[in-house]
Amino acid sequence: MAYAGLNAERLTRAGAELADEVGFDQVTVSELARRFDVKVASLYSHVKNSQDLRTRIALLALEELADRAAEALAGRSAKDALAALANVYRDYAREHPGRYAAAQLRLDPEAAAASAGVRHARMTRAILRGYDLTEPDQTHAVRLLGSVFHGYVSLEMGGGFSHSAPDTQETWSRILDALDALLRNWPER
Amino acid sequence: MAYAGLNAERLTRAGAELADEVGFDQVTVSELARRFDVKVASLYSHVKNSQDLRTRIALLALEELADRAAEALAGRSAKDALAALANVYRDYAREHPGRYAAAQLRLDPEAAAASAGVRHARMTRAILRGYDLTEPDQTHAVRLLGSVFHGYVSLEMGGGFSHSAPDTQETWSRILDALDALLRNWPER
DNA sequence: CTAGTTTGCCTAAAGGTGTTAGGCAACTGC
DNA sequence: GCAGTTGCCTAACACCTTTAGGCAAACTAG
Repeated sequence: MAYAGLNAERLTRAGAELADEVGFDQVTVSELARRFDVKVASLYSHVKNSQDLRTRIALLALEELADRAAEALAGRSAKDALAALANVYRDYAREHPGRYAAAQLRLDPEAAAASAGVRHARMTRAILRGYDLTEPDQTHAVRLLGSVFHGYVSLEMGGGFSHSAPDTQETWSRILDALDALLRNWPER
Repeated sequence: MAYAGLNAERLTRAGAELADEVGFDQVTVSELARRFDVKVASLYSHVKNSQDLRTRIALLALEELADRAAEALAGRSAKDALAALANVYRDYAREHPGRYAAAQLRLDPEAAAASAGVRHARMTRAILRGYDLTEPDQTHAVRLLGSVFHGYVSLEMGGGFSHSAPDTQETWSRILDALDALLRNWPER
């Protein structure tokens, strides 16, 4: 068979698309090979193994997400920034469910430290500059925001809110209001 | 081989233990057969297929979790109840990570409606009786609590908070304080 | 108590995924 | 043009899933 022009980056991108189509845990080296019209073993020159492929997809998703977040945060502060960041996560998860799932992959510490995960943490912290929080409350608040964003998005995507009445969009916006109010009025110990 | 005394319930329980040991997505019919010292095909008389087994484990986890929650909520209200329910989720996830992951499995609508998931929703709503919220804010608040609990627990288990300074226990308790404050002072539209 | 039925686990087999080892042909640099 | 490298291939093995059909133990009825 002729040269298919495989390389780690193309495989990762195709893997990300595959994840969005069939779900991250259905991403398989075999299916990827099929899409490139290439034998399975050929992929192993470019990617260490299945786990390596998944990790690359996860890192890609984290990067994309961080890029979107950085752009959304530019020029905004306080509640404006809070809503912008929150919407980046939610919209990304809706547009790219497989990639979003990938971004949740547990990375080993070194990989995590080198990933865009640290940018995410920094950006969340940056939002809090618009509120009057000092350490360690700032860290507590960062963790709260991360929990709410991730928790809400993952429950909404999982259909957890689908059978009940009020619009999820309405809930989302009320939750952002509530978080804003909470951060402006953070309870002291 | 002699009778091993297999049935769906024993398989489900063993599957749940296996999940806690090796992770929910590593739960395999083959490994389960090995543990019962039985051939793989034998399991298929008791369980429809691998997906069916996973679903049963998920339902078991949801039940266990709901039972714990019900017990924890008895006789408590307001912040006391809030913290009790939150701790049930967190503790369960720590004691039974595989089961907790299983509880997150996406169920088809009929299965979900018949599951203990509805008890969870009711209990979360019950907590809000201790606060002064009317519909639709009550539903928004239910969703917020679900998001925070699930989001925090899943980030903490995934190691998302492990490389930073303040104790996660401290953060957890401050987040519960913050949620209590927020519910007591829910922002009107 | 025995004959028929059911139950419970088995063997066999086929298909899919993951992974490694080794081969051959096309491209690259000198 | 030749040597080395690159890029994809075939072959083979291990493991998981699932279905089909068999056999013997255990139950049930008369």
